[in-house]
Amino acid sequence: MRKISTVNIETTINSGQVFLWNKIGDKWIGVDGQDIIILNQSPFSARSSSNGINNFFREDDDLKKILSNISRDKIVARAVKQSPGLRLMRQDPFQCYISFICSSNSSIQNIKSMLENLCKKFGTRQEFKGYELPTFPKAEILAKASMKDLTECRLGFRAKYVKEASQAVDSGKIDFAQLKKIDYQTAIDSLKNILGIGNKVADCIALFSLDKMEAFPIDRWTQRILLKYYKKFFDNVTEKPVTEKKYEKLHEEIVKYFGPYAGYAQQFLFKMERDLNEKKWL
DNA sequence: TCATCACCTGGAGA
DNA sequence: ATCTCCAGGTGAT
Repeated sequence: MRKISTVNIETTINSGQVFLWNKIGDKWIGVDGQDIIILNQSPFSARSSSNGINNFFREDDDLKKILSNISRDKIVARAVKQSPGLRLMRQDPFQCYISFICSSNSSIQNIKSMLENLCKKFGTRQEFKGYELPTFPKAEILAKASMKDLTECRLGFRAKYVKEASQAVDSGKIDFAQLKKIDYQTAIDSLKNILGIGNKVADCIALFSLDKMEAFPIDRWTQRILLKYYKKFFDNVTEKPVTEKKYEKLHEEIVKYFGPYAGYAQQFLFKMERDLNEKKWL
């Protein structure tokens, strides 16, 4: 029986889940939907402008059980041991959805810049404990945004995706509350009907905002990890780009191997490999 | 079902 | 200076 470490804020923010966070002094200030959140490591505190910060770090998960469940080999065990304070975050679904639509074929700094631009142009300025910043735009606002305004946010070819995706939410075609209730595969299929959302982006949205812990986003880094440590375990992993069908087959193998909390395993593995390559996030 | 290719943009390296 | 390549993929042939 192992003692579970407390949340490590910096580790968690720098693990590839979120973009709109900045360290100011010894605090982390971030945007989550219509909330501004202030995080302090020591003494630990998490305050939200709307007092709606419930289980932002998934405190309701049985972490002890999950960590023991995913530690099926030395690789994951090492990854967990290396970043015991790493947590999955429960993000605002709409922000998460737009964030990862923007992430396609882009770089961290670029993605962050796009999202900041969206907040500045379409968000609502809010003040909280002496910090003032714009929150994330609401779906109805982005749904009505002009292509000119969206393009000015430097979204590039993603401008159209963001608009259509926002319209889908505004019209109710995409209903996050509903997606949270239904099973993983049905939620993924629904998300993939949206232009700009493929398997990887759908998995990110599902894992980081829809409580789908069997989601296991496979990006370039994950692919490298699988190739490096798990080549023998999975038939469908190659160095070639992951096509849609390959992705689905690979995901099946992955869930069979890592189990229902595969998403947690992905997060620890991802963090381990990023650190190994000295890649920073925010 | 699979292989190619283009794609906005910004930064890094040749 | 200019070019090429790449970055947490996806969509269209």
